[in-house]
Amino acid sequence: MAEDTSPLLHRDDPDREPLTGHTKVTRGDWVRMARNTLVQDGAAQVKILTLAERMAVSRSSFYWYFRNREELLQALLSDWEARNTAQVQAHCALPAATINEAVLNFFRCFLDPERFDRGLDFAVREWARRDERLRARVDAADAARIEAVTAMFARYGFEVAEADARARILYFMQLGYHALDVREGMDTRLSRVGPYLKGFTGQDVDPQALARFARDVEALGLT
Amino acid sequence: MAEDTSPLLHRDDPDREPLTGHTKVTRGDWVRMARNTLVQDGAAQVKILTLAERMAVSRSSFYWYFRNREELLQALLSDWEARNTAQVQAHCALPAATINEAVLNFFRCFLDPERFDRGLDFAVREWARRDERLRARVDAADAARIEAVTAMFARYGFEVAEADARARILYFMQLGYHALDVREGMDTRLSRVGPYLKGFTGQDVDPQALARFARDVEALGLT
DNA sequence: CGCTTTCTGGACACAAGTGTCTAGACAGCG
DNA sequence: CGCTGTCTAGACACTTGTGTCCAGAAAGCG
Repeated sequence: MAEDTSPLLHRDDPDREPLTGHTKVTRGDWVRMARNTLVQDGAAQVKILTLAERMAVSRSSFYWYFRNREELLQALLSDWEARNTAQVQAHCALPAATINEAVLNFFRCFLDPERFDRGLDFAVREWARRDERLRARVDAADAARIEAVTAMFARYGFEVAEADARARILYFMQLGYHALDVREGMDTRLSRVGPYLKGFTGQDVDPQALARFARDVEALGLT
Repeated sequence: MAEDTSPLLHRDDPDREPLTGHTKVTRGDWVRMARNTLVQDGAAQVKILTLAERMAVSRSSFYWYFRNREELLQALLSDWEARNTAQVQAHCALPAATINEAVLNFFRCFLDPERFDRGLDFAVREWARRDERLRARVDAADAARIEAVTAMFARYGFEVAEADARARILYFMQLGYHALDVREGMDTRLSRVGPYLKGFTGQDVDPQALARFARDVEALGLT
C-alpha cells in the first residue's frame, strides 16, 4: 500500500532541492501537469490557461519555458516514448531462463504503472486518431515494441516467422485487454496467467516461476 | 463496391421528400452531422458553431430544434444505443442451425458498418472515460450485449456458467480487435475464422457455413 | 552596491465558442 | 388577401482560450 503519489509540482516535493529565487514552477512541472491533463481529459484539453490556473501561476511563465503550445505537446510525446516504448524494449531484453519467464517479464512491465503507463498510452493513441502526423509516430512505436517482443521469442530458438506471429498475438492481446479497461480482481487475473502462457509460448509453465510472479504482483499492492 | 454514401444532409438526398418552405436543415441533419463530428473529432469537438458552418446555416436554427448543446448530446447517445447495442442483440437472436453459425451471425454484425458502427462505439467509449454519468450508460450497454451473447450460447445447450464465460471471451476479443484498429487484408482475416470458431465454441466448423460466410463478406466489398 | 540573468504578473489584442433576442421570410389556411 | 405557425439570419453580451509586450522582483556576481 506504499503509494507514494509524489507531488506533481517540484515545489511541493520535499525530496527535491528547493526552488531558487523567484521561481515558482519548472519546465518539468508544466510537462507533468500537461501529462496529467492529457491522460485525464485528452490532448485537446491540454490548455495553457487551465494548466496555469491549476499550478497557481500566470501564463507568462509558460512562455518563458516553451515557445508555444506546440512545443509542449512535442515534449509530451518524447516523454511518452521514453516512458512506454523504452520500458517495453528494456523488459523484453531482460535475461530469463526460459521463454515463459521472459513473457512473465513482459507482463511485469504492464502491471506496474511506474513502468508502463497505460492511461498515457491510450491517451496518445486517441490523440493520434485525430492527428495524421502523430499516427506515424504511434505506428513506429508499435513496430519498435513488436520488434522487441519478436527478438525476445527469437532468443529462445523460435524461427523468425513463428516468433513474429507469437509476438503479435502477445502484444495485441495485452493492449486489447487494457483498451477494454477490464476490471477484474487480481486473483482472477493471476489464475489465468498459467493457461495464457501455455497459449502464448506453447510450453508448460514452471510453477516456481509462476509463484515468483504472483509474489511480485503482490508486492506491487494492486487490487 | 456499391458504396452509396447517402448524403449527410436531407436537402442533398434525392430519395427524401424535398424540404418544405423556408426550411434548410432538419433536426436529423443536426444529429447526423453531430455524429459525424463525434466519430471524427471526439465529443468535445461537437460544437454548434462548427456544425452550423459545415451545413451553411446559422446557429439560430440549432436553437429552434434543441434547447441547448446538452440536448443534442443526449440525442446522440440514444442514436448510438439504437444503432449498436440493438444491432448486437438482434444478430444474437437470429435463428441458426448450430452455435458456430450463430457466432458467424455475430461476426456479420461487426463486419458491416451499416449494422455496427465501430467508430461510433469507440467515440462514445472515449467520451465516457471523461464523463462519469456516461460511464454507467456504456456499462449498461456492455452488460446488455454480453447478456444477449450469453443467451445465444445458452440456446445451444451450454450451461449457464460456460455460456457466460464463452460470451465474455467472444465479446471482449471482438471489441479488443477493433480497439487496436488492426489493419489486415480480408483474406488474412477470413483464414483465421475457422480456428477462432473452434476456440470460441469448442466445436468443429461446417465448411459449408464457412463458405457462406466468406461469400457474404465478399458481397460487402470490404478490403 | 549596481548590473545582469532568470522568472513572473498583468495588460492588450484577437479568435472561437455559447446562449439570447428580434426581425423577417416562407408556406398553409380561413 | 391577411394571419399564423415554422424556421432562419444577424446582432449582442459573455466566456475561455492563445500569443505578445513590458514592467518588475529575486538571486548571483563583479
